[in-house]
Amino acid sequence: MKKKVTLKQIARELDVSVSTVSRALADSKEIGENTRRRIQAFAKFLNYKPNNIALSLKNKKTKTIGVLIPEIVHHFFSTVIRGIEIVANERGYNVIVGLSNESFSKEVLNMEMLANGSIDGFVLSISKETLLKQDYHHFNETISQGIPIVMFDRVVNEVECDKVIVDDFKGSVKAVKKLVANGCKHIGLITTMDYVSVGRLRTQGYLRALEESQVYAEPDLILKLDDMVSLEENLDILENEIEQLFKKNPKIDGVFAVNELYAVTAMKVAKKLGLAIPDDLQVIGFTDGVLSKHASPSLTIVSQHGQKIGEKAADLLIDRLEMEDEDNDTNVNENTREQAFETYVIETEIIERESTK
Amino acid sequence: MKKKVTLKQIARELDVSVSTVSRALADSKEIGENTRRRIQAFAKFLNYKPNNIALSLKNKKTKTIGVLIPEIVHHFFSTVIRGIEIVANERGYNVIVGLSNESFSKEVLNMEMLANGSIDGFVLSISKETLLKQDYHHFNETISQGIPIVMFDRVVNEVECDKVIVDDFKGSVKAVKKLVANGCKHIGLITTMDYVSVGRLRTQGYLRALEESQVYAEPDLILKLDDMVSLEENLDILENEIEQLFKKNPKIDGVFAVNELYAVTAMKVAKKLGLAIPDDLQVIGFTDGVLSKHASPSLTIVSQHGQKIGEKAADLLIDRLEMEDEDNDTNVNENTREQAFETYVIETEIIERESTK
DNA sequence: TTGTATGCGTTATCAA
DNA sequence: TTGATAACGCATACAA
Repeated sequence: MKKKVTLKQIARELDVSVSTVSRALADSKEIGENTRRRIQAFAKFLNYKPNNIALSLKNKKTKTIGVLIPEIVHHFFSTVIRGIEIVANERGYNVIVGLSNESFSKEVLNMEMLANGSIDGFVLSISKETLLKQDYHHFNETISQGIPIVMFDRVVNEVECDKVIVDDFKGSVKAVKKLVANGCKHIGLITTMDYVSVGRLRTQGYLRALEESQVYAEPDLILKLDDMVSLEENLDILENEIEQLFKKNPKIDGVFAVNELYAVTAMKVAKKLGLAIPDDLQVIGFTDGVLSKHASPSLTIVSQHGQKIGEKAADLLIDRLEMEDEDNDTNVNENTREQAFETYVIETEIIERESTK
Repeated sequence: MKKKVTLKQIARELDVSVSTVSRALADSKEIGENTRRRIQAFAKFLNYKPNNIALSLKNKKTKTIGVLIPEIVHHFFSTVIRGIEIVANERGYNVIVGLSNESFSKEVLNMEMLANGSIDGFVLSISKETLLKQDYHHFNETISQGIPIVMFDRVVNEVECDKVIVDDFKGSVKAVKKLVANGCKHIGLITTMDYVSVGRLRTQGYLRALEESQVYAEPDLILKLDDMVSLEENLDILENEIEQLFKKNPKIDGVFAVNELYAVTAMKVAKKLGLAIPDDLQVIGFTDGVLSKHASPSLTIVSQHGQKIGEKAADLLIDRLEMEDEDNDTNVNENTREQAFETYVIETEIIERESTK
């Protein structure tokens, strides 16, 4: 087993000092042409690579960003990670992933664990339990320790940091208006409880679109579902709820669903009830997932561009990290140094498939 | 901005030495009752947490495992990561994720990057390009540097390390025998090119099942697809290929597909051609994904239990890492110390849904 | 019971 | 042009 080679070993074998080796490898021209080349050649021969951990300790930066998400087996989140990874890699950073599993305590634990030197900054999306408790102290503490955070998708006003969101409101308005334009008169909404911000915003978009289209918003057409129904074992409950919605509202001719599962399930139930899609019922879902592409009929969606979200979030974080570096270099005044926080909105886009006319 | 507190600061403020603080916080009973409590109280008050990087440098271990996968926007791989994460977290490890994007050079780069001190060991699945080139030097170099690797799913004999695989062969045999038992006489196979080991093994399983069932294996019933067809923009090519398969073999009454996309697409094409599922055609796919649950009819599958794979892989890796520790402690003889490498097989399971009788 | 010195691998400062 | 030394934050062998 060849142990990892260090500067010290190279120095010993070449009978020079460690600092000489260090400088030679950094191509410092303080070092004589010959020694420099001799050292570089030998280092290359031994396949020397500097130890990241030692560098991190010395530089007080890890070149690693921590990503904290509620769930990884989820098309949207994995797409975001992919975006983060791409940008991080390009810019010389690694990505360390933590899962909160929608739990407040796991989120806190994970943050604390990573905040102790393992990462330079976070990109995260808040867990549902945290949103429900409205306890954001861990975020603010992390920030006040000098570790920047970029939040995406599930964000919150109580924390001051950069944010990347999709245009939930406008996207929903667009979707619902499209249904109206396509001739729908009685448009149902299948959404989540309000504490999930994206659910709330998408609901508001639905209402606004109806208002602006001067279509009366029938309260009966709104189905607010508890999160439980998304669990696989509760699929029949979900189907049942949606079936009730359809049966109570026989005139329903359009559905806007705030996520993929709701949308696809709605299509399934509709077909079971003998409704033809898109002739009797048109459906649009807010999602980016795989189900919509392969459903039959394939689902028209409001695409949230997860990868772009990830890319933008990573860029914002790294920009801030590297800005701090410059500040330290140039000794900028503490007070003028704060850069305003940005909330970046990723535009949604309607991708038309077969579930609309 | 409260800077992170270090032992040194605590020592200074309490007018003791750094080592005293270090020992007091480690609850060493060399330290007097009073000082110990005083230091612990103060540290708690300042919310002291040891710096991971410094610990890593000192202990020469990072408590971090590197996960290298070809693709993250993929149900199987994200499920595996979830399994790894759960076990890693339980056992006090972090997870750092690298994506090869099926590219050889990205795989090599990522490994080198992480191997320079950032991680204690790898859990990985080989990229397609690497499999095609059959160049495994980076794995063997990493191992010979003393960094253990656990491979999962896409593994290779040329590298000696722990492995976790699903029982591709047996699972396929089971699936095809089920089709035979259900009365299928002409069973098609939709598979990948042979260089992807799982595709090859599943193909072998198909052939074996037919042989053992004394059903003649008709070469025309086997459709080997290039990987390109899995790309979204090539969906129509995929459909077309499958349609040809069906048209050339009108007697086909069963299909075994080695992945979810092939299976779901086969059902779609079959329905288009007017075949009733499962009455005219029964379909089984090798997968764990979401499409199969929500397809209509829902797809009967051979489940590969991604999460279990991840859990087992992480356990194997951490076991080996911690075994090395013990060896170092007890100064075991270098030669006796090697522990045999294990190849752990995760049993597959058929989950019956609506696409079979 | 506590403190001093050393080292993990690196770079930067200061001397020579 | 090169080398010795200190420092990053921590743990520990050795002194006191």
